Amino acid sequence: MTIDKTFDPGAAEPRIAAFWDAEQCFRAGANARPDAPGYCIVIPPPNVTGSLHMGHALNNTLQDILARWRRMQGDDVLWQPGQDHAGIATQMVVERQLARDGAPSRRELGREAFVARIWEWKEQSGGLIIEQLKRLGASCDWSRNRFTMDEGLSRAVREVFVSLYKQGLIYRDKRLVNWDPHFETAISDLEVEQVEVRPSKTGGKLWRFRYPLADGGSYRHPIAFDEAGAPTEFEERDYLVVATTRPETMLGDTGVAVHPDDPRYRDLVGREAILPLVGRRIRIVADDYADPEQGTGAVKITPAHDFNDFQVGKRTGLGLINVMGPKATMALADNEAFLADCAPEPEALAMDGLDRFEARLRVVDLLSERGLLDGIDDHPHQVPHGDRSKTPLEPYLTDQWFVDAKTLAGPALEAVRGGATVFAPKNWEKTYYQWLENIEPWCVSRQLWWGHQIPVWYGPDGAPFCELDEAAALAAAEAHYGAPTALTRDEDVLDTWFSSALWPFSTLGWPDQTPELEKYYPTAVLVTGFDIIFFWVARMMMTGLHFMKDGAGAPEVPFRDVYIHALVRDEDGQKMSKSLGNVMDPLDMINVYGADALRFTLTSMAAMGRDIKLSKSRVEGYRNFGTKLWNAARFAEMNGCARDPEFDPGAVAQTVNKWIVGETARLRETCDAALEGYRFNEYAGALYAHVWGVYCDWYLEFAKPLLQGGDAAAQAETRACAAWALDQILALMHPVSPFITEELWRVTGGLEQRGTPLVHADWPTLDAAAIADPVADAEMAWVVEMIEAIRSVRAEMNAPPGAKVPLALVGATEEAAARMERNAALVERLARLSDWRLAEAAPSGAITVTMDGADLCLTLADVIDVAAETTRLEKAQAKLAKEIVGLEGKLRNEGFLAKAPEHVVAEQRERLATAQDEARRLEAALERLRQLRG
RNA sequence: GGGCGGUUAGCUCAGUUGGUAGAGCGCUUCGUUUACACCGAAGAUGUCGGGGGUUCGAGUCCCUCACCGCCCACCA
Repeated sequence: MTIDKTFDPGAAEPRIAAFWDAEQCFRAGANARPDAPGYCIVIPPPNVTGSLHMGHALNNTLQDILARWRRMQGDDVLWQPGQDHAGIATQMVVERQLARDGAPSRRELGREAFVARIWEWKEQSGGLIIEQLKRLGASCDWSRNRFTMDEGLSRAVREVFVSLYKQGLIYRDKRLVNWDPHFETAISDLEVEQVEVRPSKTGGKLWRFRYPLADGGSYRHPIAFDEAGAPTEFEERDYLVVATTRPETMLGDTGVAVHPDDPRYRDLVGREAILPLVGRRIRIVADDYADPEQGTGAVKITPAHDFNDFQVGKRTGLGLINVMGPKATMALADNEAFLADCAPEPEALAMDGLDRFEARLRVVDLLSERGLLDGIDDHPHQVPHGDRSKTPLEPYLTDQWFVDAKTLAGPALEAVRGGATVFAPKNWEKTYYQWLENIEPWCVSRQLWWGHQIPVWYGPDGAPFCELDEAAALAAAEAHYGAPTALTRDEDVLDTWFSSALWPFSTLGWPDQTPELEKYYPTAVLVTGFDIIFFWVARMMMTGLHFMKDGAGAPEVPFRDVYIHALVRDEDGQKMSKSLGNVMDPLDMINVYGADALRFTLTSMAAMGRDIKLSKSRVEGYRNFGTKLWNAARFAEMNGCARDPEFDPGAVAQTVNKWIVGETARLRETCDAALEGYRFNEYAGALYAHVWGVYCDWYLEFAKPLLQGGDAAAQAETRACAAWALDQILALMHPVSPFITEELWRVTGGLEQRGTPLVHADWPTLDAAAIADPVADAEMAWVVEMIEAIRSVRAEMNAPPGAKVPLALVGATEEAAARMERNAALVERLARLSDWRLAEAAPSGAITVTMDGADLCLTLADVIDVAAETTRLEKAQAKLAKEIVGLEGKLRNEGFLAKAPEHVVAEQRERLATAQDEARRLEAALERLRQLRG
């Protein structure tokens, strides 16, 4: 006995992982057939700061299944691993670490030293996730691991930036951007998160202010209306009421807008109001943006601090006055724009340097003191927050770099519309279209230090020189200025997603024309969650199509398929997050149940639309499944079922063996079809049903008499067949459960004998149509049905489980008799029969179970319990009668007969005939009971 | 406001050309038959969210309503 009593994943899995690693089993091209097609998957690069979470576990399990499956099929598989430098996240981690250690802060260190510090951190801690992925079993080609900031990828980033710049697809512009005051950087639209703000002291309210009209003017404001909505009463006002959720921005107001058709304010358009506290004269303008239904219908316009106001200002010629600094504190004292043409009150000027939320309260207080606070209403509303900082964002006027996403989006849309890239499930294509069709310029500059510094240098007059390196920039400057000129480099770095967008080709060596690019681009499939379709998938499509060309020079997509999987949540459907404390650590699961169990669980749940609610009991169930397989292998070994290299599944003689060969072939087809269609749950489900429900529950049980019996030929065949069927299972299951299958492969065969580890074994290619035997299949289905019927009635009639009972087959057809004859040994064993015989009539005292081809008459006790047996038969009869009524109704229906496909009608007829026959025999059995009683 | 998804057994969810409702876990009863108690056998539980329609036939297609969720854009 070489198989241990139990499989200990905690010990075995790391050992096997180390074996694969040492043998370099995952190297690109390993196990590839000669001239094999390339099959490439690029990993969604986890953050270097990251550690494996459930989302990674799911994502990488699915990729690993595809990689292992294709590798076993002989494709030249490259699963390209790597990590992302994760600009903000990483900078945050190291800054926090500095603070914790009491070390000099980022600013104290200075840029160079700080970046050096991050690299140091990366070398020490950045490899964690790789080890965790290996623990999960990920079969990445680790020898090709890449990092978004390594030399080659940085070069690709510069190349892309410079060429997009030179094509006019990257440009610098001064405009309002989403500004994160915590990190003091611009962020892209995608990094904005809307957060509901409930009424509190500082927010979630609508404050109404009175802005006095300039030059002592006044107007008639309607205060009562008739049924038709026409004003009936007016009051004379020397002020205009505006409403705002952000009082502090009023300091930067440059106008008030009303709707051109709003009768209330028609007379005010073109006049001026005096901005309280500041004393600035501001124009009252007409603009469609003002919604008469919202607030008071008159809206204060702060072009420098609101995206809509910015547009209104542009349309109506109102100026911009920025009243805040990068930390979102008020910037008033030396603010020329703010101070121009007005005389702010000292209390207003005193707000200089105040945090925006303190300033908000202060403005309200001051206006209230001056009698200009018209009222306050609760007003819960959405406020944009930074997705990383969780801080309310400021629309902020700065110079930033933008990618002309609109232009790049065209080919990206076309590629999916035309089917060059296909989403699975298909419905995500709509999401993709919707976003790309409405895409805005992508703000790619970040005011951070950790990342790819923008390859732009400025001359003394601010002229930009965008080149691949400083030398080229200097040369360009010299040409431009006519003399050598000193340049200063743009301080900003690029959005992390800029380098991620190049991942499918930068990792393959681009901009060099490498053999890898030739072999593996376009990649086969991208596997990812729907949350980064915009962040990542769409952008890879844009850059891939722009920079990569096929042999004919046509744009080439980065991947042929995009498989979008669900998000993993906790048992209650909550998103797992550290702050909620509901994080289920995949490594904990792996340590307790094994990586295979976790992988199998995630795979079997991969179909779920958008969420996977993971629970421990599920993982435990699939761990048990692994144990089941393990024990089956032990059983096989105990019974001398050793692999026979000469075994030919097409040449078996025993019916059970013919049957399991067919079942195995069908399993193989189901697995392939499921994987081809990315129906991972179906793949896992098929394996589970086959291993447990077919191989263990029935085949091994059927095999027992043959394995122990006297027929040497049958015994030898069954031994070889059982071992063969197990090998097929190991191979088919390896992609999802690589560890236990590799281990069983080793202990049941020995690597020397098998010649290759399972990871490189050939994927089964059995053709069910050619090899399955319908006669054997029908016979074994009949045997199963009979055994189940007998077991069921034994339990129902409370026959002692251990007791062996005699069976009489009454009225058996020739076929039924022959089937029973052939399978008597295993039926007797599994149904616990003492003996069996064919009979003309039911033995007295026997109970009757009807089945296709015969009545099964069992003598369960010395004396039959007539009442109980009558009840049982009547119940069966009632059920059958109901079925017959339904079938007869259907077959009487002209429409059904005329329009239903022939095979369906035939099936119904046959079902009816069977039911009627069974009903007759049930009636006969009942009649016998009546005579017995009577 | 625009888009997408969900509503099936106590719980979590499968169910791909429309043709007699499934799995895991849980539950009930029984069980040391020489792989497995991380097991085996038997069993219970569903008006497939409501309503309407198409069809010989609808969990599956169409319309509609209700509730839940997500994404995008916004409401001073």
